[in-house]
Amino acid sequence: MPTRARTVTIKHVAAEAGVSLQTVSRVINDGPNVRDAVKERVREAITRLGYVPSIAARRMGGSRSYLLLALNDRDRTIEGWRSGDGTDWVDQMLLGGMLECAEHDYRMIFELVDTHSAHVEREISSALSALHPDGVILTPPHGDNPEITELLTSKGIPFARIGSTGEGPGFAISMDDSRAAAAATEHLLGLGHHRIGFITGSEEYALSAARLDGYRAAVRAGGAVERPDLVAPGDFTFASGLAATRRLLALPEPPTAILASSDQMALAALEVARGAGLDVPGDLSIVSFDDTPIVKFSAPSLTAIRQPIAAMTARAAELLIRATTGEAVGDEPSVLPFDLIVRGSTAPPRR
Amino acid sequence: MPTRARTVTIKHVAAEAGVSLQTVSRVINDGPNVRDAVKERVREAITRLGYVPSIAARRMGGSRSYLLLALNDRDRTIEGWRSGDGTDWVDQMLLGGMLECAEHDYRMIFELVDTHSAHVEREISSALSALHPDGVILTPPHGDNPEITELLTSKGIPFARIGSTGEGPGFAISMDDSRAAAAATEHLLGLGHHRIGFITGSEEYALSAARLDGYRAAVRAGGAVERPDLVAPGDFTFASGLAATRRLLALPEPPTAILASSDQMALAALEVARGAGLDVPGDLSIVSFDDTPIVKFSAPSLTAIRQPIAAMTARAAELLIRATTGEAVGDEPSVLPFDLIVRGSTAPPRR
DNA sequence: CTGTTAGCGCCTTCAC
DNA sequence: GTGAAGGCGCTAACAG
Repeated sequence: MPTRARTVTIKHVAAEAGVSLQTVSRVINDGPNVRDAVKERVREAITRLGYVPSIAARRMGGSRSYLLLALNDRDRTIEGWRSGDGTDWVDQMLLGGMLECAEHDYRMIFELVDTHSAHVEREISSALSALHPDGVILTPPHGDNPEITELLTSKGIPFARIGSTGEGPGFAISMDDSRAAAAATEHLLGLGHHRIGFITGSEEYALSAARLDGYRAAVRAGGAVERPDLVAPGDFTFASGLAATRRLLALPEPPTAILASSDQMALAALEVARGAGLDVPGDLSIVSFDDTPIVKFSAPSLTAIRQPIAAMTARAAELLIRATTGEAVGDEPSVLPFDLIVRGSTAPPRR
Repeated sequence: MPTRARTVTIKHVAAEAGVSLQTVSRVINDGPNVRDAVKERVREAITRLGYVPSIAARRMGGSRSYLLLALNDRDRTIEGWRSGDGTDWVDQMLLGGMLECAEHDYRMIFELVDTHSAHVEREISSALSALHPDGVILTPPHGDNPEITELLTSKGIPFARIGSTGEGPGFAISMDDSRAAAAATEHLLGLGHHRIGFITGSEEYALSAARLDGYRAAVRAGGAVERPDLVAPGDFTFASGLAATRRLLALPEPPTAILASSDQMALAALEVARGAGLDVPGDLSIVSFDDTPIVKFSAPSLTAIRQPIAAMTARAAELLIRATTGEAVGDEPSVLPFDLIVRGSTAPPRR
């Protein structure tokens, strides 16, 4: 009968290195007060035995949990997955978050929470009680939900708000949505457009207002037409994009370019334009506010603002881990750079 | 000064319900030997206090960890995320796996592992030691890597192999790749094609062989042309798809239809065809073997086999959880249904 | 610098 | 049916 493959614990390492259990603990936690020689001996024992501390036991010991919890909006996320519309928000989050966590020997656990639900608080409390994460990453619109931020604050759990710029507690991490919208608008102005339509995002997202502001500022600065009816309300969805675009194109003097606050709405604009017999970009230029995979594959492919989702999530993870480690971390908002990717959907207006 | 928001533990619940700590444990674990009245009382206390057991403490107590570990291929996954080519494998996995886990009060932790690396074993051992998951979900090609399956087996950790059909240990969960390839081929035969090209997947994946078999069987059964040069090697990548397609189209008697083992290769086939001045589907029909978002947005959109990734992952999670619970679970391979989605890239051949 | 002593929150085993 | 010990692997606090 083969030897039972028992788990290697700190005790085994201690015995192997001929030191106390506590010394081993000090070594793996980079604690002070261990002679280099001993440290070395312990390290060798660790390698030899292939010892890896149990995350659960570590937590129990009263230290960190080495876990970060990332919270996304349930409905929107599941809807995105179900529809298979190619949004890669989650992938980019994982890319940035997981890799950063891995660097620090942390794990990121991804979870879905319904912002609107009456029991947001209960849902999140449960997750916190069960997991005891060292930090929480909030993505839009959670970062702007006071129920959530207050809960976290009261529990004393560090958190980061992605896509959220408000002052408040927690690390605010965003790209400059206002500047991005302005940059997109300037791109259109530079091409010679004067009537530029704008489709807003859901009001629930703070960044929607920021984008609108940026658009307005650029329009004004560029001396283009400022008219309220050039701004049509949307909520990021394809359907809302259809409605908004129809509305814009039905104006007596319709815009020659449209800036949409999401990829789905931009795609919708493209569809409406096509249905109306308009050539894109000849008759109508379109700019998308997400550079998700699909906008590269539409015909024409869309000029788009690219959000640094991976970078924002990585930053969030980094800040949270540093905060937990006790490192001094400034709480100035992090504003990460965006990209304007010019593709085939924008060109000078015909008239 | 506000009351310090201490964590609610099983002790508090016990006190609140006026029972022993142990009785509470019995209730939350559906243990036997608790009077309904008491059980009720405890449940109420739990609700009132908002108690949720700590996953870490549970593990330490010697029971389950309520964690499932999902292992993906590192390079391929990161490459997919970086390129933003719209593959939604990971999303579909999360959709199926996380939701199923949530049902059972489990968590799925997603991790990347390099199959080729010399230290696969070490990497995985570390993750296991740190997390102590109750089960592991292996995605291609990990499920076919004996180093990994043997390690898991020797450690006695239940695991599921997605996209893997081999006998071996662990739950085999797959779609019928062979049947799917046959179905796609039959679809083309039905349209009147006689020379059907096939681009294989990487040999490292067991399913690549299965697909080839299905194609061959259907070609033979359909009385179509069986020729070795109608089969071109690929490795799932766009680049390999370009090469394979050029090779097929350069044949003296080129195929009138191509079945590609991945979306990227199908897209590559489309590009080569276009570059060669061929009309798709007029001159060349193309079928993709992944129904990722982008193949819906190509022009024309691609007819494709849709893998039930979410369903497979959900099944994996379910089986693993049941196995841990001690429920009897058969170990017959699970074969889940696929779909053939007919779109604009397939039509009868012109000649 | 290093070892010893208490727990962390829960579950298992054994009494009652 | 229920409760009382004991310990899981680790770390914090305190000795030496």
